[in-house]
Amino acid sequence: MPSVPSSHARDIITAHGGRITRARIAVLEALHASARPQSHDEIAQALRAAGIAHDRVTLYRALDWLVAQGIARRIAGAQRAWRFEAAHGGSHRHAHFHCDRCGQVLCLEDVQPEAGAAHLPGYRIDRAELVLHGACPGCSPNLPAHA
Amino acid sequence: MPSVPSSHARDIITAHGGRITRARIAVLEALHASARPQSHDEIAQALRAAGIAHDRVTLYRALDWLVAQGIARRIAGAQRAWRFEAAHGGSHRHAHFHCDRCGQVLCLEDVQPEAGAAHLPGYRIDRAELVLHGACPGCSPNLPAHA
DNA sequence: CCGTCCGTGCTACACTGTTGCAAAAACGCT
DNA sequence: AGCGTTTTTGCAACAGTGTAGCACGGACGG
Repeated sequence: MPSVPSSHARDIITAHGGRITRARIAVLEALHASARPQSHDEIAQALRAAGIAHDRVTLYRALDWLVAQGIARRIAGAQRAWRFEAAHGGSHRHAHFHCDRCGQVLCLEDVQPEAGAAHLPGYRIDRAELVLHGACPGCSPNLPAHA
Repeated sequence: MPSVPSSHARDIITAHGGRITRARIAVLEALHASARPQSHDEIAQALRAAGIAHDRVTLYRALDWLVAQGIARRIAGAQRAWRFEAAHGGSHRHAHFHCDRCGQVLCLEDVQPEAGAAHLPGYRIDRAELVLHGACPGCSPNLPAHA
């Protein structure tokens, strides 16, 4: 039961002057339905589970389009794979948490990276990306000393 | 003129109980000779330029070993490729700057990521990674509006 | 309904990194 | 120095992620 009905997804796509396609609707719903940033592969699995089978490349391109439109955001994830999240409010920047064990990524809505600390002459700083690494509750209990 | 002679590289390797091999010495010198974190490919080019040709895999393994020993540090870079830097002092954490245009990475020695801001019950936070994105002086002047 | 254009799907490719195994190098010992 | 043991190396093959080119199909507008 996604909090965003598919009609809303259509509205968003239309508002950006894009064509309404199954791929974009499905991807956008998948992003909205999840609180955590999703990897490309996770989205593909979600689509398969929903009975919507799309090509890998189509998924990449749908995501690219969503990011280009500012509808979704692309953040660096573990395993040198991108992760994608819906850009709810707009330019609400927040930090992320990476579990080094299960690879899960979590949004830390209340933590904002500080970009003002650095003063680099000649450099232009557009944004700051803060990633906290550690272990999530599911992985924390059964931790060896330092594996 | 590297500030670290090869004899020093040998000392470091020996101190960690490793065998002295051309690959390790060359990689360690390449890391020490550069102020910025180097990608695997850049190190390979440096070795080729120095007349030392090694297999790609050998380079990966030498870097893995250096990281495992704490001699080098592995940081996330652009283009989903790792970058490596010499771990000078030990556990001196610092932020990094990524130029989104030329892909160059720079160490910001005087900027330290703040890990204490987040309070996550059940989560264990090991380290914080702060990456500033923007444009370096070489890319800054000729910037289009928002390309 | 029909033409146009964008999006899709397929194949093939590039790049980054890893695994297995035999040959070679480094080391310790005599 | 010579020898045997252990670690590294080099090679080939593979896995995962992402991209390029091109023909077909669906979406949109008349």
